[in-house]
Amino acid sequence: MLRGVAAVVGNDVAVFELGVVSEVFGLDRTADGLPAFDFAVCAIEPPPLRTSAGFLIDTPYRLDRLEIADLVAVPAWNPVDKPVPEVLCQALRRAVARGARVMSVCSGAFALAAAGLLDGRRATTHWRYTERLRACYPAVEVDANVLYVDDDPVLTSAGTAAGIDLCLHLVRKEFGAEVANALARRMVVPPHRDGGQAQYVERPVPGVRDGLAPVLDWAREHLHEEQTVEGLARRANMSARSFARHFQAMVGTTPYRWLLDQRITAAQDLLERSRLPIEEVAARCGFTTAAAFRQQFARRVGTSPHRYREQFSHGSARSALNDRSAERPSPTGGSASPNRAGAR
DNA sequence: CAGTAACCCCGCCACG
DNA sequence: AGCGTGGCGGGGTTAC
Repeated sequence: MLRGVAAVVGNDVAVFELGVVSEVFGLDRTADGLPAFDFAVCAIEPPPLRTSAGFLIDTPYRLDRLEIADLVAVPAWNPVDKPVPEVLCQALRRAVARGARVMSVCSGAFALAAAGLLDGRRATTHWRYTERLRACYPAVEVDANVLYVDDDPVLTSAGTAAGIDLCLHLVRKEFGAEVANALARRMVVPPHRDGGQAQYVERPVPGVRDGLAPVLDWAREHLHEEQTVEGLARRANMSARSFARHFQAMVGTTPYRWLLDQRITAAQDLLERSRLPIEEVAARCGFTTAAAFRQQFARRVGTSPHRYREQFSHGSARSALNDRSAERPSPTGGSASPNRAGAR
């Protein structure tokens, strides 16, 4: 259940990070068939609050509002060594204790860490702060190399734009791929970037990049066929070794992992949209056996294909999503600029 | 669920 | 030297 969403802000709130959360959960898109959220920006100090950009924001909500949230988001915590008030720590711990989720964007992980919520968990933050987080909180298993970490009920994401990926991941998890894709389309962002993708993507060589993108597009359109990394490399006129290298630099993940990710995403879509038997879904998405499909699906989505379909296929949000949703615009990686992740 | 074959990936290094 | 390439080995993962 994901309905009540509370964003925690103090003075010097980072506007973009707050904006990310507000964009996903704070706008009423029910007219488009998207879910409604009960969104509240909750001030730690008495409002109005200063923002990092110099203007003021006002809000009627304070920390007591966290009590009724299904998701508490800490968009950022600047500066990272700013003391975290005990009332906030307690509120965050109580949220988790009663079954709510807690998430952070960028430096917001420091607030979660101060509350002890990251102890013994995997977590990430902006790459500029990962060393610092490790040093300040040794009990936290910091992963510097991912866009976000889902250690339900505690989720953390890397710098700013990765917050979008985490929010979409949450929406996908709660409402299914179709809703998440529709939301991504509304926001004009790539529908799905896997959490394991690297924060840092080196700037690709223009010539090589031009050669790689069409191959990715081609691969996506031929997911139902058996694909090998070797075959894709040949299509790109490269050796497997060079292909893998360029792929890593451009997309931020390895060819095979990317391929699996594409297949799973396509399968989620088919599961929601069709009544095709699991075997058929598996085949159409390029899995040679249903067993392999189930295994990969469970690993990546955390549930079985059948249960996933039960949960999402008769959803409430289909009405507005029927026409253009069959062709999805520029999915993960491909020609869409992949190197936003770590950018400040 | 276990065993094996195939495949992937990454460091290393030689080559142009 | 400086840079991209690509072959190789073995450690790891996936497929069946």
